Formats: sequence, C-alpha cells, structure tokens
Amino acid sequence: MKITKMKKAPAAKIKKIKEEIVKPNVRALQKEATRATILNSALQVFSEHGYEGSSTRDIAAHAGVHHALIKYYFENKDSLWRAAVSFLFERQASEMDFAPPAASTKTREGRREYARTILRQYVLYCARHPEHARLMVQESVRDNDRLQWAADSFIVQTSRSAEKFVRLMQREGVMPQGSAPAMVYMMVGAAQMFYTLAPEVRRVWHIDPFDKNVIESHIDALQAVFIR
Amino acid sequence: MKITKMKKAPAAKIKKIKEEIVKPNVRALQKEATRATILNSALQVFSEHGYEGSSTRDIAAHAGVHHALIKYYFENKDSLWRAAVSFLFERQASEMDFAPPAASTKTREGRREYARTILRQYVLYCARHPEHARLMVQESVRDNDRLQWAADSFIVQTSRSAEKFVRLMQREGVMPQGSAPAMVYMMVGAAQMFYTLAPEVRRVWHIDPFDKNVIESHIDALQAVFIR
DNA sequence: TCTCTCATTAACCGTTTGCATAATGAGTTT
DNA sequence: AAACTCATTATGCAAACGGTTAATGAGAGA
Repeated sequence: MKITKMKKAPAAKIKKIKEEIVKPNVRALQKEATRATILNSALQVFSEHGYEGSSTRDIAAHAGVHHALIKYYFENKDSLWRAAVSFLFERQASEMDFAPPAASTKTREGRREYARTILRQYVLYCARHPEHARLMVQESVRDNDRLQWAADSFIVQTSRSAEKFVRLMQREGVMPQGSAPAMVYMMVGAAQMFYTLAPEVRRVWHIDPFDKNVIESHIDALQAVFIR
Repeated sequence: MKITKMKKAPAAKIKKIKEEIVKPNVRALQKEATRATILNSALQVFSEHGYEGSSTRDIAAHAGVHHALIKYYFENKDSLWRAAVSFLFERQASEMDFAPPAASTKTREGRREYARTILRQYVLYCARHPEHARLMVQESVRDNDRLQWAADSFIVQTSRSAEKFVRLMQREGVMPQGSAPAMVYMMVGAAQMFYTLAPEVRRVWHIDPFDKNVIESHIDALQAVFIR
C-alpha cells in the first residue's frame, strides 16, 4: 500500500497542479478567502481593543465565521496576533521605499526633496493603514513576550532604517541636530498620532483627518517642521 | 424622632468636627488612603492594559484589597475609569502652567524662551506621568461613550489651550506655519511618544527614556525642531 | 455515482469576568 | 462596657472567555 502510493504520487500531483492552473480549486480559494477575512477582522479588532481586550469570539463574529475556525487556521489567539503583526510589517515593507535616489545626494535641494518624499510617503502610509500604529502602540506601552517578539522580528529593523535616514539627513544639514532616537520617535509620533487618534481628532476638532486636503496640510506642516 | 434628630444634629456635628481637628479619625484617614490606593492601581492597570483588557479583580489585587471594595468606593468599573481620568487631567492642570509671563511678548528672544519653557514643561510632565498618555491613547483609537465623555470633559479644553499656544507662536514667528490641529498633534506626539512607548524604546534602542540626560536631550531635540 | 476529504459548525469544559448580597469585625459612639 | 457604624471580606451568580472535541455536509477524487 505504501509502495503503490509512492508510485502514484508524482503523476497525481502533476495532474492536480494542471487542474488548479486551468480551473482553480473552488475549495482552496474559499479557504484562502476565509483565512484572509479572519486575519483582516483580527487586525481591526486587535487594533481597536488591544490584545487582552479582544476576544476570539468577537473577531470570529466580525469575520462572520464560527470562532472554532480561529483554532483551525491560526492555532490560538496568540498566533493569530503574531500573524496579524507579521502581515502589517510585511505590507509596510512592500509599500514603503527608503532607498535614496542616486540624484538625491548631489545638491542640497535634492537631499531636501528626498527627505520630503520619505516623510510624505510615511504619512500617506499612516493615513492608509491607521490600524498599524494603533495595534503597535497598544502593545508597546508595556513589556511582555509579544512586544519582545515584535521588537526582535520587525521593530528593530525598521528602527534601524529610520535611524539611518535621520543620521544621513542630519549629516547633510537637512534635519536639525539632536539625539537620533529622540528624533526618530518625534518624527514617527508627529506623523502617526493624527491618524492613530482619528476618533479623538474628529470629536475635538470637527475635522476628518483622512480627508485628502487635511492629509496634505498635515504633510506640509510635518515637512515645514522637520526639514531645513 | 425626626424632630429630636434635627435638634441634636448641630451640636453633635460641631463636636465631631472638633474631634476630627484635634485627633483625626483613624478610620476616615484609612478610608481615604484605601480609595487613593485603588485609584492609583486603576491608573497603572488601565494605562497598561486598556479599559477592556483590565479586570476589576486585577486592579483590586494590585491595590492589595478585596475586589468588592471597588463597588464600595467607585460603584462600578466605568465610574472607576472616569475617576482615574479625572484625576489625570486635574493633576495635569495643577502641574502645567500655560500662562505666558508678561515679559515674554516684548522681544523675540522672550517669546522663544516662553515657547521653550512650555515644551520643556510638557515633556517633563510626560516623563513624570507616562500613564496619562498611555491611558488616553488606548481610549482614543476608537469612538465610544468613554471617549466622548473624556473629550467633552477635558480633551476639548486642553486642546483649545494648545491651539491658542500654537497660533500665538506662529503669529510671532517662533513656530513654523501650518495647520494648527496638525501642529498640535505633531507637538504632542513628538513630546509624549518617547515615554508612552518606553518599553519599546528600552528594548529596541537599549536606552532608558526616563534617564535625566536622555530626557534633556529629547527636550533639546524637540525645541530644535519646533522653535525658530 | 459513490466514497472520501476537510472546511465549517455545534456542543462542551474549566476559568474569569463584572456585579450583587450577606457576613464580619475593628473602630466609634454613647 | 455595651451598642452601633461601616470599612472590609466571603460567597454567589450569570455571562463571557480561550480552547477542545465531535458532528456535519458540501465539494473533490475514484
């Protein structure tokens, strides 16, 4: 029995792959869709209620599926959270581009333009995906296993990139001098707070921080403050 | 019976007050101490785990008292949270002084000095009481009754003060031009993020954001960025 | 067509949650 | 010293929690 299976396997596999290319498996597609729906709901719920304040049942209900599916797809609450965080940082890496264009280092105006572009890019990212900062802020106010994991897996890397950027801009006189860690947190805070706290902004200032014009004026202000 | 009580009341009251002045009631003192301990624990736990992530039992255990005392002193979880937030904003009001000194408006250097003082004061407040921003950030990422109450009761007021300050400084050329709401959130974010996310800062940068020298260099950087 | 697979749901377990009520006993009053 | 007040604890309850197991039934493979 074992041997026959071994002999059959390759041919069957090839056939399966062919069929999937031509007429993709309905079941497999649905499965991926369900997984994505759960992950998306997890992002929403975790980012609004924090890890401990979110229940797997709420997440499942938000996704419109039975809560047992969370165990089926993600093993447990903790793994689901890690999957959500991984998704966030991988999406950020794919959407943000820190590489300086070759021309940017030649003239002072070129360097300033590069700095402006980075800040603008980052603000647009924060406005496009406010759940990223929301989720991470809730997790970074206290030290625990999840923060340690997130730091080792993602935050250290992105922080090093940001540090490099700040030091480069300071060296070239485009950004004010001062402690690099402080400068990084100031920049990040100044860029994301407006969208992270959007519900407060709406209630207190009666403006929509996600409105195109509002975003643009925020970008202008951020650039005016941080870039010389 | 009602009448006799009415007649007795004044004399008894006076006697009680006299005794309390000379030898303050041990029980009353203990009561106030217990209440304060619970409120303090609530601040700690709420600010680290968010409202929904905090259990009244955890708060009671943190305070070293039975959880039924929370109902006794604060009625329920919601009221305890409101009491904690009230405490935070009242303490902030008592510790922060936004009034510009008369001399500050005469010379440009005077105005800059005033702006520097405000920023410095606020950073020191954030470093002294990181739980304030932690608790409020967790509550402001989504809209609900608690945020509405906090906004109406405190946030609108403090935001108006901050707005006034920003507009004044912009008018006098001490701070860069740009949208006032954006400028306020940028300043606040740049000032508090470093302390709100202290556990992350420690893990990622291997520095203690509450170290005196680190605080001072943060203040320097903040002033260098926002003040012209 | 008829199994068989497996994505999904139903039902259940032990624990924790917010909250309510009753019991207790140290401190105050008379 | 006895009676009383009230700050504190013990106990109980229904709901919600994370997680597990068994049942189900629509789609895939033979």
